[in-house]
Amino acid sequence: MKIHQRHAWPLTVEEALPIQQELRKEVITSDQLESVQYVAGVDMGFEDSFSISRAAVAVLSFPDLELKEQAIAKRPTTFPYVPGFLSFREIPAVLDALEKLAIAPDLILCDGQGIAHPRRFGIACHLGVLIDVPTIGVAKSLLVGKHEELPLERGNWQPLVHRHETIGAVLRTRKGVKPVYVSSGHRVSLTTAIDYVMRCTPKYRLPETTRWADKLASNR
DNA sequence: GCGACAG
DNA sequence: ATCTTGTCGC
Repeated sequence: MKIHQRHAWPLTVEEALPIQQELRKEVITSDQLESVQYVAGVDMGFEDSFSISRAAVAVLSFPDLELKEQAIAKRPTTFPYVPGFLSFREIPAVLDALEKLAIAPDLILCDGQGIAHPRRFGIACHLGVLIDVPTIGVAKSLLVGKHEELPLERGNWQPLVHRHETIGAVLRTRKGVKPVYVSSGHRVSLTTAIDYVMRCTPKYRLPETTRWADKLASNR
């Protein structure tokens, strides 16, 4: 798929903050997505003690979730890991991988937060806004917010609240297993996001999309 | 001022 | 995120 460069990649948090503040205004948290035929998962891996970033993308058909295409891209890591600025570290390589795809996905599930972020602009939002594709954030751990305990049965969820605002959902994708943190990335509402995450997660804790991307990102 | 802190 | 197999428990 064709990717258009929106901004140069900053090297420091001081340079990244104003970019984040500008782009966050473009995030859409209501449903603006077409019928989904292809869902993609994105994940990262690193080499040489983090000096090389490796992004992997897996495109699956929806709703049958069969692998249709995959792509990998490597590039030097140029931004440090700073909580709240993950996208500036990971997205450059992700865009390289997406550019290699012949199939343009209708929806992307990201490994990390969407608006469940201190400034409401997690990696799923940043990626979605940059390429104008619907995205959902599916994180394995909490960045900000708090929530009530939730029942152990699969499918249960509780709102994730931060500063009196619902920013996402804590979702049980497997009975008795640690939940995942779901939030809108771009052009997807929270309830729709929860629905897609459930439909992409029929068997394990994480969506099939991210599990495939995970496998590609590590299998060198 | 003191912790907490996606991957 | 990365270094890493088998093992314990439902």
